[in-house]
Amino acid sequence: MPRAVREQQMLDAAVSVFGQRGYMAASMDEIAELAGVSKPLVYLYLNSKDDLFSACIRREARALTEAVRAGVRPGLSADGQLWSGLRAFFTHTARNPDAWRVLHLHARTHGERFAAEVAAMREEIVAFVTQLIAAAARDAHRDPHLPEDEVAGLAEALVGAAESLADWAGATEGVTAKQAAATLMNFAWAGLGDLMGGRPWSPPEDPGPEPVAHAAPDQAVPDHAVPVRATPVQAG
Amino acid sequence: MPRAVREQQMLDAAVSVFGQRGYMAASMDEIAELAGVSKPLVYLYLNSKDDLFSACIRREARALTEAVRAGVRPGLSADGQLWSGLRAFFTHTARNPDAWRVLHLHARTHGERFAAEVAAMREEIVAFVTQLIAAAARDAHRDPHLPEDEVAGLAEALVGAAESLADWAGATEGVTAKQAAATLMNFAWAGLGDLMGGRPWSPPEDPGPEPVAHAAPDQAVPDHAVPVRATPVQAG
Amino acid sequence: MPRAVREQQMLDAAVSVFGQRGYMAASMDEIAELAGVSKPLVYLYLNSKDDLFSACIRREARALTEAVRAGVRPGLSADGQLWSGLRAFFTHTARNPDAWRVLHLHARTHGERFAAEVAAMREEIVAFVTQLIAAAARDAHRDPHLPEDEVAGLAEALVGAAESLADWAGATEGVTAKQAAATLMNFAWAGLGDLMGGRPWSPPEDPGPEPVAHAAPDQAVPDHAVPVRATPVQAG
Amino acid sequence: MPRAVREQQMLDAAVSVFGQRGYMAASMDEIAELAGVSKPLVYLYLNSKDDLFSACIRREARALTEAVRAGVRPGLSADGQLWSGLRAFFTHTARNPDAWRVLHLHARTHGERFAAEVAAMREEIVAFVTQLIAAAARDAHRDPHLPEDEVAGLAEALVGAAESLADWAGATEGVTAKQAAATLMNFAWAGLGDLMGGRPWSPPEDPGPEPVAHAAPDQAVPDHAVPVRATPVQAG
DNA sequence: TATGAATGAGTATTCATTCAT
DNA sequence: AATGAATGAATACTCATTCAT
Repeated sequence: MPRAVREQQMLDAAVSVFGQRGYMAASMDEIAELAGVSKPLVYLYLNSKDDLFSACIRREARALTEAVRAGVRPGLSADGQLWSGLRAFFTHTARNPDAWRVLHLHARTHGERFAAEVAAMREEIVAFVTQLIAAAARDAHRDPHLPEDEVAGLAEALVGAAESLADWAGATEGVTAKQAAATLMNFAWAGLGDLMGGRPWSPPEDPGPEPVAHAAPDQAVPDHAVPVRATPVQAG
Repeated sequence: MPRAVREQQMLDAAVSVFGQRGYMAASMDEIAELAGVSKPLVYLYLNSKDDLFSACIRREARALTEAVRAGVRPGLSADGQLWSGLRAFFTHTARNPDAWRVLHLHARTHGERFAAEVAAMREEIVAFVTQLIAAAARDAHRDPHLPEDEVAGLAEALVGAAESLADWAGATEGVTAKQAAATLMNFAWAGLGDLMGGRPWSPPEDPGPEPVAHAAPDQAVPDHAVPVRATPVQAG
Repeated sequence: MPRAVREQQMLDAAVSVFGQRGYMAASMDEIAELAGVSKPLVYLYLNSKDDLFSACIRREARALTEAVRAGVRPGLSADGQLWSGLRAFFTHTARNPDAWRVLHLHARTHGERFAAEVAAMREEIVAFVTQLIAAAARDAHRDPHLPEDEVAGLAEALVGAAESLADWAGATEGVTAKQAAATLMNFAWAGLGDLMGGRPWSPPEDPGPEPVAHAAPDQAVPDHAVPVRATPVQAG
Repeated sequence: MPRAVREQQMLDAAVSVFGQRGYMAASMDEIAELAGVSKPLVYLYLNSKDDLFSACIRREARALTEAVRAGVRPGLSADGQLWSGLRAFFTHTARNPDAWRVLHLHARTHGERFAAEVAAMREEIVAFVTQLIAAAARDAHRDPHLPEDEVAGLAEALVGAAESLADWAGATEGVTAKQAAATLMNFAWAGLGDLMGGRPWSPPEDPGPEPVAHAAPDQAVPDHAVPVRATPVQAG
C-alpha cells in the first residue's frame, strides 16, 4: 500500500483517538491498532507522538478553513457572506466532531506549540470576519465609527460565540447546522435589543453553502437526517 | 498544621497544576511539591487523583457562581443586571486564570464525571441568563415572540460568547474585565447591525460590581494594574 | 484502660487480620482500627509489625499447646491419650480458625524467624506424640523394633495428617472436631490395611477432653451446634 | 528470542520468586530481573501479577498431576499403585520445591481465585486416592463396610499426610523421596497398631516409578545425591 | 495513656520509543 | 514496506513508621 494512503489512514485513526481521548490519554498503541498497522510504521511515517498530533492539527485546520472558504458566497453582502460562512462552519464541525474536538479542545490544552498552530488558523478566520465587519460598516455609508481594536473585540466575540455554538450543537440532539447558524446570525447581527423589539435578522435568499467534500468525515451526519424545525429567524 | 488549612493549600496547588498542565499531564508529585507536603498526605486527605480533580472543580465552580451572583445588581433592568454579572464574571476569571482553565478547558476534556460537574454549574448560569432575556422580552411590552427553545439557543450563544471572551481576555495583554464585558454587551445587546448603524448599547450608570473577595486567587491581578482605555461603547 | 488489657485487644485484632489476610497483606491501619486504638499506640506497645506478628505467634502457639496438654488424659493407654489429645487439638483449631491460619499457614510463609517460632511449638507436639508411640511399643511387650529415626518419621506423619485434617475440618461444613479425630485415629492406628480387613480402631470409653477455656476464641463454634453423625469407627 | 521461550523463562523465574517469597512479598522487579528481561516485557506477556501467579499455578499443578499420573503403575494392586504414586509425588515435590511451595503454601494463602485453582488439582488427586481405597475394599472380598463419606475422610487424611510429609521431606536433610513414601505407606496402610505388633507393610517388588522428565525443575536434586538409608519398613 | 499529622521508601503498571530483521 | 521483540523512564498509589503534643 502506497505511503500517502497509509499516512492518511494513520491520521484518520489519530484524529479519532486524539479527539475522543485527548492528547495525553491517547496511546500510540491504540492509534496504530485503529489504523491497522504496527507501531513502528507509525513512527517511520510520522516520527513521534508530538509530530503526529501536529500533523492532525494541520490537516484538520486546513480542512476546516477550506470548508469555510468554499462555503462563502463571494458576491453577497456582508451579512450574506457571514451567513453562508457560518453554515459551512457548523456543517463541517458537525460532520467532523473528533476533528473539531482536536482543534478546539485538545490542541489548546497541551503545550504552546499546538496552541500556536491552532491560533494561526483562528487568526485567519478572525481576519476574515474582521474584513466582513469593516465592509459592513462601509456599506452602511458611515464613517468608520468603530475603531480598529474595537472591531477586533467584536470579531473575537463573534468567532468565540460560533465556536461555543459548535460545541453546543455537537452536544445537543436535534440542533442542525442551519439552526445553529441562524441562532448566531440573529444574536450577532440583530442583537438582543432588536430581537426584543421584534426586529430579527432574516437570511438572504440563497441555497446555502454548496456541498463540501470531506476527505475523512469522522462520522456521517447527513444534513437531512437531522430534524428540521421552522427557522427561528422567520419569527416576527 | 490543621487539616482544613492543609487541604486548602493542596487544592490551591492542584488547581494551579491542573490548570497549567491538564488532568492527565498533571502529576501528583508536582502537586504535592507545590503544596509543600509529601505525596502520601495528599492521598490521605483527598483520596485519589480523580477525587482531587473533582474537589478542585467543585470548589472553583462554586467560587465562580458565587462571584457572579454577588456581582449582579438585583434591582436593575435586564441589561443592567447582565452588565454587572458579566463584569463580575470577567473579573473572576481574570483573577483566577488557572481555575478558569480547569473549569472551561480541562474538566470538559476528561471524562463524563467531570464534564457533568461543570455542566451543572453552567446550567445554573445559563438559566440565570435565560431569565434575564425573558424578563427583557416582557419589559419590551411585547408578546413573547421568542419561543422558549429559541431563547435557549440565544442564552447558549451569550454564555458561550462570554466563555470565549474570557479565554481571549486571559490570553490578550491589555484587555480588562470591564472592556471584555462592554464588548460583549455591545455585541449581544445592540447587535452588529445596530452597531453598524451607529446605535451602540451604553451602560447604565452604576459603579460596577462591588469588589468581590476571593478565597484563593490563583494569581493576583489587581484591577488597576491592567491598562484602561476609553470604554469602546462610548464610541459613536 | 490498663496496658495489659489493651495489649490483648490488639493481639486479638492482629490475629484476626493476620489470619485472614496473611502477614504481608495485613496492614497496621486495619489492625489498629479493629482494635479500636490509634496506630501509634500499637507501635508503643508492640514495637513493629514483625514484633506484633511474633507476639501473635507466641500467644497462639502457647494457647494451642496448652489446650492440647489440658485435653490429654494422663492415666490412659497410649491410644487413649492420643485420642483425647487429638480431640482437644481439633476442638481448639475449630474454635480459633484465624489463630490456626496464622500458625499453620502464614507463619511458615514469611521468613525464617517466624517459621522457627512455630517450629518450636511443633517440636513440642511431635515430641509428645513420639513419646506416645514409644510407650505404645513398650506396652506391646516387644523389643523396640522401631528405630528412633523411624519413629520420628511416623510422628511427623501423624502430626502432619492432623494438621491437614484441621484445615479440612475448618473448610468443610458439617465435620466436627470429634469426627476429625475419629477419622485420624482410624487412619493412623488401625491403618488402611486393617480397615479393609474389618478391624477398625475403636475409642476407649471416656467423656472426651474437658472443656477448655479459651482466652480469645476467634469465633464461637459450640460443639453441639455442629451436626453429629454416627462415629465412623463404630462400623465393623 | 521467540515469545514462547521467553514466557517459560518468566514462569520459571516467577515460580522461584513466588515460591521463596510468597505472592505479596514477591516483586515484579525481582521476577523480571531473575528472568533476565525488563519489567514491561513481563507485563506484555503475562498481563499482571495476578495473571502471572495464576499462570504459575496452572503450569505447576498440571506438571504435578502429570508426574503422579505418569508414576502410577496401572496393573498393580491398590497398595502397589498407591506406593508408586506416592514415590512419584515425593520425587516431584523434592525436585521442584519452589513449585511445591507455590501450590501448597502460597496459592492457598492468597485469594479465592488461586485457592480454587489449586483445589481443582487437589480434587483430582483425592478422587484418585478414593478410587484406590474403594478398590482395595473390593479386593478384600468384603462388603463395603466403609460408607462413602467415611472414605472421603480417609482419602483426605492420606493426601493431607502426604502433603505434610512433602513439606517435611523438603525441610529435613537426608530424607529421600523413597523414604518419605515408605514412611507414609507404613503409616497409612499398616497403621500404628500393626506396626506396634510387628506387622509392617512391605513394598511390592518393583523398580519404583520410571524417571519422570521435568520441563522446569526449580532446582536439580538428583535422586542419588540424597543419602539413602535402609528402608525403614523392612524393620520387624 | 493516647493521638493527629506527616513521610521515606517502595510497588504495580503504563507508554513512547527503538532495534534487528 | 513492514514488524516482532524489547526497554528506560515515569506515574498513581500504599504502607510501616515517627514526631510533637
